[in-house]
This record gives sequence, C-alpha cells and structure tokens, in this order.
Amino acid sequence: MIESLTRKQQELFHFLLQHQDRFTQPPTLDELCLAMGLKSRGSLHAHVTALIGANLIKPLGGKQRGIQLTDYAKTLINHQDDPCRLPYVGVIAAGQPIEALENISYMAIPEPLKTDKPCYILTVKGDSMIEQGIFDGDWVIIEQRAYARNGEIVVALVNKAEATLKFIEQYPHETLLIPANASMKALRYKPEQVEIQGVLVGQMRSYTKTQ
Amino acid sequence: MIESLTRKQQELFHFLLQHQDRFTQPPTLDELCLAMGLKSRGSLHAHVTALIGANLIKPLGGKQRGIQLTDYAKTLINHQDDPCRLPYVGVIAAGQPIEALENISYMAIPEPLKTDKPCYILTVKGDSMIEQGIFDGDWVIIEQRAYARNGEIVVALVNKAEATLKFIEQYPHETLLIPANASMKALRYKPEQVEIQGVLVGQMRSYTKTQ
DNA sequence: TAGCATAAGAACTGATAGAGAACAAAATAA
DNA sequence: TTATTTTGTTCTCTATCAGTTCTTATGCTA
Repeated sequence: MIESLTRKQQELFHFLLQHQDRFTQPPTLDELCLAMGLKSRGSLHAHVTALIGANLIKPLGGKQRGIQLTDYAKTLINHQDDPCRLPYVGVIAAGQPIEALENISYMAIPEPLKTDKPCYILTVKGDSMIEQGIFDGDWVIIEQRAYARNGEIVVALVNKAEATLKFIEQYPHETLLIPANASMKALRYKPEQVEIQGVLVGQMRSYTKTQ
Repeated sequence: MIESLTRKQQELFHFLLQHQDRFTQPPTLDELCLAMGLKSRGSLHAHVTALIGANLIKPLGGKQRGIQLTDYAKTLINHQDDPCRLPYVGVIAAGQPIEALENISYMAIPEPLKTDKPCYILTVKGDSMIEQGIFDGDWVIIEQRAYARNGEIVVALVNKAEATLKFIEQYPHETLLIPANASMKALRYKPEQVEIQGVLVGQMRSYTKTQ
C-alpha cells in the first residue's frame, strides 16, 4: 500500500502521523496547506485522494469535517513511534468471526510480551486453550503474520468465516487445529480452508476485573 | 459517534468537558452562547441537539437548565491510560524466600492488570498454581497489602522464611495455603506463622521467551 | 519527445454556522 | 392565583466554509 505512494504523498502521510495529536479536530485542507507550505487546496487534494486510495485516511462522504486517519494507518504509527502500545482490536471466540470493536483502543504492553513485529491484542472467549493456561476473558497478544510453525498457537480463520485460537499442525494435505482442552477434539481441515491471521506471543489476565 | 460531529459541535463538546466543574448547575443556552461568543441561542441549540443525538449529553426531561454529560461522554475523558510502570522485584518459588534482584527494573503494565494501590511484579517458579493458569515462568502482578479475603491468591511468607503463591483460607485458629495443583496438598499453619505480603491482581506470560 | 509528479488558481456545490424572529414551556415575582 | 421574565424550541434567511473538480503551468525523467 504505502510503497505505491509518491514522495509528496508519503510526506503528507508522515506529517499526519506525526502531528495527529496537534490537531484537536481533524485538520481541513487549508490548515494542511498552511502546515505544509502549499498555497492551493486543489494540489493538496490530489494527494489526499491518493492516501484515501491507499486506505490510510478516510473519506468523509461529502461531509466537511477534515481528514482522518484510518485504523489501519493508526496501527502503523503505533509500530513506528511507540513500540509499547498495541491496538486492542476485539474478541476472539471459537466458532465466531473476530468481533471487531468500533473504537480501537490501545494498551501499554510490557516489552517481553510482544515481538518486534506488528502485534495486536484480542480478548479470548471460551475454554478451548484452558490447559495451556489461557482462560475465558484473558487477553492475548498476537503477532500479525500469515504462516506458522507446527506446534505454535495461532489465530486461524476457517472457511473465511470462523476465527479460533488453537495449536496448529500443518501437513501437505491436512491442517489440524488442536485445542488444549481434553473435552474437545482436534479439528481437521484442508490446508486451503485455514488462513493464519497471527501467532500467539503473549497472554495476560486480570484478577480484579474478572471476578 | 464522536466522528459524526461537525467542528463546532466538537468544539462545544470539548468546552463542556473542560468546564463541567465551572458550572455549579447545568448552564443555560444563553450562558453557553456567552461563553462561546455566540449571539443567538437558536444557533447553539442546533449544536446541542446534535450532541444529544450523539449520546454525549442528555436533556433532563423537559426541565430547563437541563443539559448534562452522559456517562458515555465521561468515559471518553478518563480514557487516557498512561503507561504506568511497576517494579519487577524478583522470583517467587514455593519453599524459597523471594529471591530479590540486585537491580530492580521496571515494566510498563497495562492499566487493567493492576490496581490503584501499590503493586509489584514477581516471576513465578514452580507449578503449584498450574490449574489456575499460572505457569512456571509467568509474571504475576501483586498488590502490596497485609491482609486478604478467603479465596484470594496471595504471596505468603511462612515462618518468616519461605515465600509462596497460594490460595488462602483464614480461620480463627488455622490458616490454609491451598495450591491449584491436584498433585499437591493444602498446607496448614497457625495464623501467626503466615504473613501476607500481597494479593494477586494480574498475570502475564510470554510465549517467545519461555520456549 | 511523452509521461509523470507537482503546484497554483478559478469555479462550483453542498455543508456548516450564525443571526434573528416568533412561539411555547418553565421558572419566578407580584 | 396571575403576570412577567427566563429559557428552550423551531423556523427562515444569509454568509461563509470546505471539499471537489477543473484548467494551466513547470519542472523532472525515461
């Protein structure tokens, strides 16, 4: 996405990332022109349109409310500026798609619980990993990647519909998703049915909120 | 929600947030007009209506002087969770005193994993709490206090020598320290043998460092 | 040369903001 | 109670603002 931007477009994007706190309200084109030393809204608008195409800022559908970064763009800053804060994106319950939140919030995460790759946080619903010490209501930190080694715990999207947190075993003609719960069985799929969305790298639990 | 507001509407909302203490009673439209430099109540009223539609303020049932921030709006204020840092003080292994570190280090801890009382962090050694999802090598966040309710998980110092992480049950003539591990037995002590050093409030695990 | 990125500026359109009038409901004073 | 003032609500009208779409122009590079 970002690679397809021209130099000026990247410059604009980085400006928006770095100064997003500076604006209490989303900036107007005129304000951005002033800030970037341009004299014409029209010129800037072309760059803005490119950023919208790259899914970095949101179009506001005819409204006049300034331009806003997308959630996707915000995850990018996060990795650049403040490695300790990760996006909390929603809830993962076995058999359901990940329930995404309207407003992504950020949590400060201890350095050892994450990797230096992009990560995000989910809340776990269900007991499928209970024998691995992952309980209903725990938070998990997931490294965003599309592949895994056998024996890793992954966020897997099955049939493009159901998300689940399981051990994974991948063989040429079969992919197994294995719970850590004696009362549940391993699930067998064709490799193409299973899409890996991330790998477990950390886990957290609060004893004050849950009980 | 808040994104659906126009600039002026957001400005009004922020004004209300910042000056909510300033008004002993909810402000009238005229007072708000004065404060925001408007001359017409009618203009302001449109903004107020928009904020009501966004569930940010509520009218008080037809009464005058009615506008108040909603609970939802108040949650937006204290949303700034500063990454707070807790001291990492050492290792707790059942049967050993807490092995204190020479140099105490600090870790950034997510807000929900701690309390607003003083807390500290230990590394767990051993499997005595394995059925509670607390594994060898996990970090635990402990709220520093000298008392506990029955059923809480505590850091207990036994005979002023051995530290351990267990469920506690306190009775007039007996204190029980109960592991969460079917292969281990509960330990019985006289109350004066057991000193509580803190109560478990959070737990964390890294899957990248431990395996 | 053609093609692209960049910029300026004009012109257009719908969104937004504000003033003021008029009226209704509520609060206050008599 | 009644009369008066304050406050909330609805409306119209107008001016301005902000996003968009143009055209034009200037470098730069393959």
